[in-house]
Amino acid sequence: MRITLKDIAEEAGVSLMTVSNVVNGNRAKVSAATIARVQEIISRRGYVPSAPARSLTTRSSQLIGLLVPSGDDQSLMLSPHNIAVFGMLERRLRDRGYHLLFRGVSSPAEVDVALKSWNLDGAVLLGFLDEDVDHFVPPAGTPILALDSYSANPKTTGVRSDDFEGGRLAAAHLLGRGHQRLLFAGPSFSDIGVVRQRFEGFRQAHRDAGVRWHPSDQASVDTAYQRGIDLGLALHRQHPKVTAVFATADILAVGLMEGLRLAGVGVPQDVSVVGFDNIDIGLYVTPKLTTVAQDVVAKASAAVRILLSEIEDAAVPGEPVVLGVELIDRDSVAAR
Amino acid sequence: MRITLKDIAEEAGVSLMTVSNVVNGNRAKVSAATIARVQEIISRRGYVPSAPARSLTTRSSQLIGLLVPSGDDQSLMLSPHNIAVFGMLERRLRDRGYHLLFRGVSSPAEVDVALKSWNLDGAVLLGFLDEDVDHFVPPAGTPILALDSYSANPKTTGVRSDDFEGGRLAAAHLLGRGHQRLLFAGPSFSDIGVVRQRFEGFRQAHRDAGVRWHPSDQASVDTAYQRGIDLGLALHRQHPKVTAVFATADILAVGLMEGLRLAGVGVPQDVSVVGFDNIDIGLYVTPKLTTVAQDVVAKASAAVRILLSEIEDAAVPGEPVVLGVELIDRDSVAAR
DNA sequence: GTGAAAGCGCTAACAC
DNA sequence: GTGTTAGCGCTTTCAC
Repeated sequence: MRITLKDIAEEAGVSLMTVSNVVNGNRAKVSAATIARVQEIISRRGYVPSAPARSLTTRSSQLIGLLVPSGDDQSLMLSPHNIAVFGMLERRLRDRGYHLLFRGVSSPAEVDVALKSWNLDGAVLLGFLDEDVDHFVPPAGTPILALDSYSANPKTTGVRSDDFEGGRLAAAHLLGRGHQRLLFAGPSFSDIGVVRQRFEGFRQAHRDAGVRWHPSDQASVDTAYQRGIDLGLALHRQHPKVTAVFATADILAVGLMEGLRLAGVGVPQDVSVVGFDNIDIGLYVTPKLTTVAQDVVAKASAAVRILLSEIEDAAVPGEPVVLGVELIDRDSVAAR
Repeated sequence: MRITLKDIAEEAGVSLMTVSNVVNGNRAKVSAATIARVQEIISRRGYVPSAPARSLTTRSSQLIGLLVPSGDDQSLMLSPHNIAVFGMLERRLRDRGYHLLFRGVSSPAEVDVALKSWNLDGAVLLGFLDEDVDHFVPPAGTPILALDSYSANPKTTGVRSDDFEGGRLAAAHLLGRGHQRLLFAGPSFSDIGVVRQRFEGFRQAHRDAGVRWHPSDQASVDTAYQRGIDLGLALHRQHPKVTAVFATADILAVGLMEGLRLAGVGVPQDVSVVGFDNIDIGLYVTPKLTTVAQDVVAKASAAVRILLSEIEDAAVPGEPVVLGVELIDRDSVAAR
């Protein structure tokens, strides 16, 4: 049987409200002696307030939803970078007294249900397509934060890295090392703003350097290790003039390097590679991957800060927050 | 304002209970016509039952806690293997209508609070030391499942891989390839049953093969990439006779290979390496890592099956479930 | 400082 | 088939 406020009140010989005030730190309303006595009983009996009951009366839950897309068969669609962000998010939220409800969603309707049923105080969208975010209609009063989204949905606030600058940095680095034909490898970006922005930055670097980019120097590949291998195997045949590749994700870049190796193409002697994200794996491969780093800690911190200010201070969704990126120069790029 | 049963009942001109029965699929108690009418209103108004309110009356929450240890400064202590397990767990639980409350805990007291406050129907412990699990006293009636634990805590049910067999498999493979001096590399196992079991299996293989194992052929290193590098760098000096290493985790093995490379030691020509877990990264490194595979899907599935049977069928905590392991023969082991 | 009453949204247990 | 009553554990409001 669960221990309730009433149990404590009875044992202490005070009213229910007095105990409630002690629990909630309304010290001004209770005498010091009572506080001490009640607190002793509480800790001795191991009383813990019922969150559902609290949630019912206060209309808030101290619960934040972390929503990630989930395909039908696959388990979850979390990239290594997003996993890192997830860990930091939990940490920060916990510091602020919130709990995290983790939920994979396979249809927009599920999002609505999750949000409403648990009375979530807010939610973070991690890994959704811009289009999905666009169609998102949160229950009024529930702040939603979309990570890495370029959706213009006014109901959500965005937090993302400076993808344009990241793309520019990657290409500028390669161009600066004397490469003239760079391949852009990433998902087709009709529906992914993140990728499109990286591409635009990539183009910008070419313009800045006065180097022409050939539209054929582009490969549409999903962000997956195996797709990288496939591309690496076929690179020389399909793109003989290319001497460097910018992959929009480290995991793709790492697969690419393996594919190139299997094809007998040396990295970085024959082909240079730059990735994006700065995930751990980039450090574990040979050669170590040169990449554009996203700041995981900053991303999670900003997300929590903004979300909680919308929750606690009733701030309204505002301009997206854009985080800086940085080129990490390791061993997968050679001068030409 | 939240839409409630009452709102639906009023609009439909029926009582609250009728709506409740419709929502809960008590079709026998409501006429078909009423069901249809009520259901139409529900979906039109977007009604979603309040989980906290439900939880309050039914004393169950459809919530499962996923508890992971969390150090003070670090974000989370989730190994790559555990991340994979986590993803599968969420998937399986969702299929069964449960939600996952994810929580990092830095002290045993926090566990108790998390369990009680949210009325969790059950919890999964992921990544805790046996000792922590030993001291674990769940609220009566809340089933707890400990993953990868050798704790004898009768309040918890264990699900783990056959670590002994895994250790045996790894050593037998190496011994079978002609190696005579194998190094056991892993955390000091005074407090980690998983590691101790792998070690015992490792010893057994030596006995089976009639090869003597030298107590000096052992390195106490934490399960981390950087520790692997350190070991690889020092291996030849500290253990000159060793020609093969069994690392108790892939991430350690991968770091070790990098350290060996930096030290100019060839893998597998000079030193062979076998890991444990079969995480993705092992496939991304050169040479590809030979390892003992744990079955992530089976682990998550067994965990959910057992936990839910304890919850829904009031089954009692029973014998630990032990999952099979398998040696994946890739490129990091050479014959000698 | 302390307490009594009402109600959050829902379901269990009974009437009708 | 449908409705009524009571109560889950808590906080809010207002009285003492």
